Amino acid sequence: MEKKNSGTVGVKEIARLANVSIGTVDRVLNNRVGVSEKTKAKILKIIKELDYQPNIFARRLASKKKLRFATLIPKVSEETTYWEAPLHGIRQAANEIKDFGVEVISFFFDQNDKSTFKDSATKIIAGQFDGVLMAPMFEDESAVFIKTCNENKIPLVFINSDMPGYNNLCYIGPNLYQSGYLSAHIVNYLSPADKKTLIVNISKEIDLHHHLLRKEEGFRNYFEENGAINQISKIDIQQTSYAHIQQKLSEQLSKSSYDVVFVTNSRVSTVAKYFEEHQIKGVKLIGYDFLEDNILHLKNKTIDFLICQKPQEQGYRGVMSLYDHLVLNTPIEKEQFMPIDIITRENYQYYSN
Amino acid sequence: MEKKNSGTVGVKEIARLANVSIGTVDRVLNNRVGVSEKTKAKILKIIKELDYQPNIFARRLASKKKLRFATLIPKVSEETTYWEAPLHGIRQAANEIKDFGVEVISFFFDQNDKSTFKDSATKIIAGQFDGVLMAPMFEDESAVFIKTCNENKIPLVFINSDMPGYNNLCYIGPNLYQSGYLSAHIVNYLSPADKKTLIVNISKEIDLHHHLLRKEEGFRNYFEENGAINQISKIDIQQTSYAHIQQKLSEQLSKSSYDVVFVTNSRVSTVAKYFEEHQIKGVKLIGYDFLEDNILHLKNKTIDFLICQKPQEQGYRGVMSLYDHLVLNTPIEKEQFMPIDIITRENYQYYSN
DNA sequence: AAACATTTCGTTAACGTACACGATATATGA
DNA sequence: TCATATATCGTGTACGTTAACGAAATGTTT
Repeated sequence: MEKKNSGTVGVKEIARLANVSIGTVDRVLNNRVGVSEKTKAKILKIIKELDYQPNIFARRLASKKKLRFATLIPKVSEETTYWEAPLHGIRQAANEIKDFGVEVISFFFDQNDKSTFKDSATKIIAGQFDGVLMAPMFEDESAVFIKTCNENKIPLVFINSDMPGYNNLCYIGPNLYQSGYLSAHIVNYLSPADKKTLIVNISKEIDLHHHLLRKEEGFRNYFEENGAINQISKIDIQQTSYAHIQQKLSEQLSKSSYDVVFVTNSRVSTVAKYFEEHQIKGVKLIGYDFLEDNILHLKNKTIDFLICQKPQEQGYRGVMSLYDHLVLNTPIEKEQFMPIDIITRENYQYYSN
Repeated sequence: MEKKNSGTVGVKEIARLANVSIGTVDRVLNNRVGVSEKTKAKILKIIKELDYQPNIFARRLASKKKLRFATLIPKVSEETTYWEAPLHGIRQAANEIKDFGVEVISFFFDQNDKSTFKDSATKIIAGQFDGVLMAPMFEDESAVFIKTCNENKIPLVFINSDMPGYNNLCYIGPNLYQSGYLSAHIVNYLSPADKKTLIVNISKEIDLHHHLLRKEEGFRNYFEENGAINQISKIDIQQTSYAHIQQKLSEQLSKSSYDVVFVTNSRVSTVAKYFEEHQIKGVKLIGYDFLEDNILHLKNKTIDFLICQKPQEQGYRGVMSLYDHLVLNTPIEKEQFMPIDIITRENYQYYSN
């Protein structure tokens, strides 16, 4: 009858209904100490009944609480600019939530130097952060770091590559197997019907190599499952210098000629460079990632397709997941697979990372 | 000396520096009447010097001002469920900004009945809204509506299809020409090298037909510009019933056989249905939009590729643009082209509209 | 110059929450 | 029993902005 709450219910209304002061209501809301179990239950009941939603504006205005997130990803190197995009996404998210009292600090490591990973990890532990986003590239080192975070009850999100079996808040990144599978499908559409395909893995660190194998697996399985006739060769290149890649490719291509070359990561631009310098034409080239170098060769028509998985959004959603979890208390999806985008020279200009 | 402002500057600090009260500062901030030009200039100068950013939380807490947006898009019909997605995006945005005091009300019209468009438009004008999002499908009727909005200084955003030459806040949607061009590129990759292609336009209203022609133009121009040999036929179907489409397709396919069929809109599922019922195999089929029916045929392997342009995001970004403009005062990009996404049976499960 | 209208400006109470502080009530110890 | 510690709770102020209200200054009309 006398329900005259003018649209919004607040602590005041709750306090009135529970015959307590707003201070007490505030205590149970922020589950602080100093309130008896009995009244706590009573207030909780009313809160649930009213479906009370705290006013985030009033909360932010009155609160001086601050959260601090750390991010740990590879630094952008001369070898690849891939990690610019996730960093950009991280910064974008950081900018959006800085008014809500959270500060994001970025740490980096060298993909070719595990010790730099450990150094940054140590700094993060010492820094007493409230949440961490990381790219778990080195298995052993990451495992140690994850364990420490778990002990300190620091929520962790993984981006770009997963580490199944560990206790993390969520994973945001590609489904590697499926992206290889898709690549195979595209290859399958390319003429001629009976193709000779070369898979090229270029990666120095053995830990990273691991991910490439998942893509290769998806790639091969497509042809098996679809009974398509196809001859697949493969070459592993464990030195990332152009000279070395050049030599390896020359060796391989002297043995046989191919209709399609599938490079399992963003290093595809190096292969494209080789093709151009050696005047190799008519070979379809497929690779990964929306990088400036790659796009250049896409325009050149040396590269035919690029697969991309929204690296920027990975960074963005990664810190947003921490925010949603820690501030908004919303449930987080454990595995967030990125779309598998196909980039050609007709649609790259509209692509958003 | 007594500068004790802890980090943030607010109206209080501005008022102190300008030797006025916070009330006066508030007046110039919200450019209300009742303040002399002289003091207004003085305050404005200080605001600029301090690079004052109002606290959005305090603002929202104290303000009871409300904004109202109207959206005007086709209703979802039995013919096509395409417009579910934009509506979903609109609702998502509405939900995100409702705490910021903006209410979004959706109006609809029937794509096959211009009078319903006029009815809804009239209601919107009568409703005194602060911003409008619309899909300007009917040229003449839209022009009238746009004119009225302009006179009332109501910002307008267009989604899904543009009306160049009119005064709108922004356009959010596909670049139709380019998406046709991309489709042609995909077709060009499909074996055999010398293909016979059929373009299928299915649309009742002549106004809508217009958009399909842009895609067709892009499609044709690809082959011209790239000097690829290709025989392109075309068929216009102006009745959307299955019986009629079936008849038209049968006529066309009896005259000649084709390697590739390109349907210029989401009606591609109807053609797929025809293919299945008539046991037509080996014809590559390309069409538009991530609709349940289409995906079904994609899985069936009847449809080979779908082009999609993030309809949900169009709705989302549409109302967000109004919000950014009206509330945050941020500059808005006039033309926001959506990415041109390629959907296959390998990546559809990860697609986000 | 009185009376009134208008412009310009200051004061103050909200908005809903956080949190320090102080006030009770209850439990514990001697 | 009294005193002291502890658990429980209420009060008040602050956060930065909005907007209603009214005061003061200025302008206008007789």
